[in-house]
Amino acid sequence: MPELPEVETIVRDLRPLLVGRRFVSVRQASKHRLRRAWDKAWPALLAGRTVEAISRRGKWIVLHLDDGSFLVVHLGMTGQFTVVASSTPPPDHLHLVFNLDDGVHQLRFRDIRRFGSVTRLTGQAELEEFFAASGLGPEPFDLNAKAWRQSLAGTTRPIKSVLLDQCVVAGVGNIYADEALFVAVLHPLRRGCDLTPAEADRLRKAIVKVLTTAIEKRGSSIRNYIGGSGLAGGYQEEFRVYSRKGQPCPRCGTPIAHLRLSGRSAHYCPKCQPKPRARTRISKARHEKE
DNA sequence: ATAGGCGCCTGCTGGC
DNA sequence: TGCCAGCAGGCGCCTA
Repeated sequence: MPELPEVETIVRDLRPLLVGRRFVSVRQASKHRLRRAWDKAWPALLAGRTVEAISRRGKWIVLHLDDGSFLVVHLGMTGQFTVVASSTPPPDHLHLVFNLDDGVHQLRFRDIRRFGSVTRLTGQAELEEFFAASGLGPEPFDLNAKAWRQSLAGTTRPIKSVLLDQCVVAGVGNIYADEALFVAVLHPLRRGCDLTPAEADRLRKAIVKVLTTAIEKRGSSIRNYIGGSGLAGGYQEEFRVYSRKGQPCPRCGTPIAHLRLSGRSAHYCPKCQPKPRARTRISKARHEKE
C-alpha cells in the first residue's frame, strides 16, 4: 500500500515519538507469519535497545538502534507502524508490540494482509547487503539525469512497468506512477527506449514534483494507510488520474481511461497522453535489425 | 537474461 | 438482502 510519500510521512511522524526512546520489552502479538519470518530470538535482543535514528530507503523504514543493529520494516499493502498509548485496545491483525520506556506508549506493527515484514539486521554491513541483494535503485530525489535517460533507453518495457520497478527508482508505486505519467504527459504503454531525452527528463521531474507534493499532503489515505501518529493523509484529494476512471481529465475534460498492465491498473487521459503509435514500434524494430 | 503471470492474504464493493 | 467475483497502495518466485 504505502508508497514513498506515505512511508516518509510515517518516518517523520515516528521520529519525535521514538528517537531517544528505549524498548522495555518486545513481543509477538500474533501467530501468523509475515512475508519475512520473525525470529523468536529477536525480542530478547531488542529489549533494552534505544532508538538512535529513523530513516527511509525507498519504501523501507529503518530504525537505527544503539547497539549498531537495525530494524528494517516494509508495510506491504496494508501495514501500519504507529506509536499509541498502551491503553489503546489492541486492534485485530496486530503482529508486533514494542513497549517504550515512558511506560505509557507502545510502538505497534499491524498488517491486515501480511504482505509486510519487520526484520532485524545486526549491523551496517548486513543493512547494505540487504538492500544490495534486492537491487534497490536510487532515491527518486537523487536521480542522475544521464543515468536515468540511459536506464530508460536500455529497456523495451512499458514506462509504467519501469516506474514500478524498485531497481530502477526506489519508492514509486501504482498511485504515483500514474500521477507522474499524467504530469509528464506520457502514455503508460510508451516503451522506455522510445522516450526522447526531453521526455525522460520531463518524467524525472514529474516524479520529483508529484512525490514532493504528496509528502507535503502527508501521502494518500485510501483504505488502511495512517501515519506514524495515526493521522491520515490528504493527497487522495489531489489525484488527477489514479482511481478516477470515467471522471473528467483536469486538463481537457476527457474521461480518464483505464487499462491493465501486468496485473495492475493504470489510469491516464486518452487525449493528453496519446497512445504510442505503431510507427515508433516499427522504427524500433528497424533500429534493432541494424 | 528479461519480462510477464501468479501467489501470497484479508476486506470491501459492485453487480447480479 | 445476499452472494460472489473482482479488485486493492507490494513484492518475490516461477516459467517462458
